[in-house]
Amino acid sequence: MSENNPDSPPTPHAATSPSPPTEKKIPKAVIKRLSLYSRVLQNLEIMDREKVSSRELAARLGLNSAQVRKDLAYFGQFGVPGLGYYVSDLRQNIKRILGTDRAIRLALVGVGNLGTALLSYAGFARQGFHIAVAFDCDRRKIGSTKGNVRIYDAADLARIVRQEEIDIGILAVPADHAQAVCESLIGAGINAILNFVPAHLSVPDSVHVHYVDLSIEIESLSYYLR
Amino acid sequence: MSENNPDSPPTPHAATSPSPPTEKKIPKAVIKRLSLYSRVLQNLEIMDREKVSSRELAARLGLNSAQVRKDLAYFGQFGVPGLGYYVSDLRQNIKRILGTDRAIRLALVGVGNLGTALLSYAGFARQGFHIAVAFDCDRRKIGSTKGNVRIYDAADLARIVRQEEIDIGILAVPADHAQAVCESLIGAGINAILNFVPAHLSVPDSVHVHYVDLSIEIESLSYYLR
DNA sequence: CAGAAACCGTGAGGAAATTCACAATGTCGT
DNA sequence: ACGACATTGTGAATTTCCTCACGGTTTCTG
Repeated sequence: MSENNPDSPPTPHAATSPSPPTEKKIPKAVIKRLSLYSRVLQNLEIMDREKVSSRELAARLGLNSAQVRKDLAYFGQFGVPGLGYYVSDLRQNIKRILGTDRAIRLALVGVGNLGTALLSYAGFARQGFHIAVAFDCDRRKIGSTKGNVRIYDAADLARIVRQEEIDIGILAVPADHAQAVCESLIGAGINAILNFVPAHLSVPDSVHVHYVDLSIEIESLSYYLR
Repeated sequence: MSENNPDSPPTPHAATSPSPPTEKKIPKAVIKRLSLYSRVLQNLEIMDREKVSSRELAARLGLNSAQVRKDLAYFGQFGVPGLGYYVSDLRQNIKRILGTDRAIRLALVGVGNLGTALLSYAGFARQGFHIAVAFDCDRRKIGSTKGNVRIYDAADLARIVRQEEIDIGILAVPADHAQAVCESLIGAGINAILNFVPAHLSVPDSVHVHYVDLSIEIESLSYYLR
């Protein structure tokens, strides 16, 4: 389980694996920023900029330049002292590191309001992501297409997800179905999930979940209204 | 500026305010979790649970129970040793702390795909948030309503935002308009913004921006596909 | 070609956040 | 009323993340 539960005794099987001695561990925050760098570099490429310094990169993202350099240094030496980074070269390297140098195949589960918006969200295509299939359990939607994406019966999820070689599942179902659908996805071999449902998901350690929770964002902003 | 830019010399005016000596500083992450607690408590209330322990609260969110206790302890003593927390009481306290014990008024700027979805997103209403007005600069949309929300000309933003006593602005415009619209909002007195645009916003320190960036989430998930 | 300038990579230090661990405090059954 | 038990609140330890500061390398300028 990914539950961080030191309150109860450690689960026997996972307890004795102190840490995969696979080199040095890379902070999650670094990975998120790699994505940011990638997009800034994309913009710079469009502007025909050949090179960029860690300082400028940092300024464009509101970060510290040392952090930019350190982040990149986790993965190799991409810069040229006295000059900076070559925009295209760095961007390609980052895409390779992130694994976005090939098309990522997404499956959307839950074609309600939010799901529908995601099907036609231009931002995905621009970054090379592609919602390959969608699922719902509403008879009226099954079989139709929205934004060029076919909607299948959620009952066939496992089969189709395997068949279509889906990489990442997007969860946009009602809250009381979230855990069950999540388990279906995992059962179908998915180990990366983007969850729009305002509910915590219990998943094995091997599965990565990113949460996007709109109400939380509003609610926590509300705190800062003086 | 909120820019964390120690590369260039500190800006004169803001430089000499070391830290508002307003008691102890509360980590941003704590505020986000308060929101999570609030929602779990809402669910527990619906289940007619009278009390709950930090341990259960933690388990329901995949957190450590000490963290739950410490988070709450920032704001007072809400628990009863040996017993736990009273669900309704704690929830009310958290809502008061977050400022969500009154209706929060939102303005949406940019009624495209994503914006439209937000207008009819059920999750907002459920948590007591209300999109009061929307803005766009497309002639065909101005004057119409979507999901019971009237769409105004973005040119009238400042006037209407003040008139409607908007608390928080939601940004869902094309990337190249984001900074300008953001400045309009700030000019209209807004100091909390939820930004769905994949672009960094430069704002004064007094303004809080939360970023929701869907492509980043996908891209960084992609890294973890082994 | 030499000196100045720009900039990267990184060890050391610091800050922030999380977790541990336990004393203090309350409940509950008998 | 008392002892066993559950659970909070919190200082201390730990972990994670960020920033500083500087040596070293390359480019640029005259």
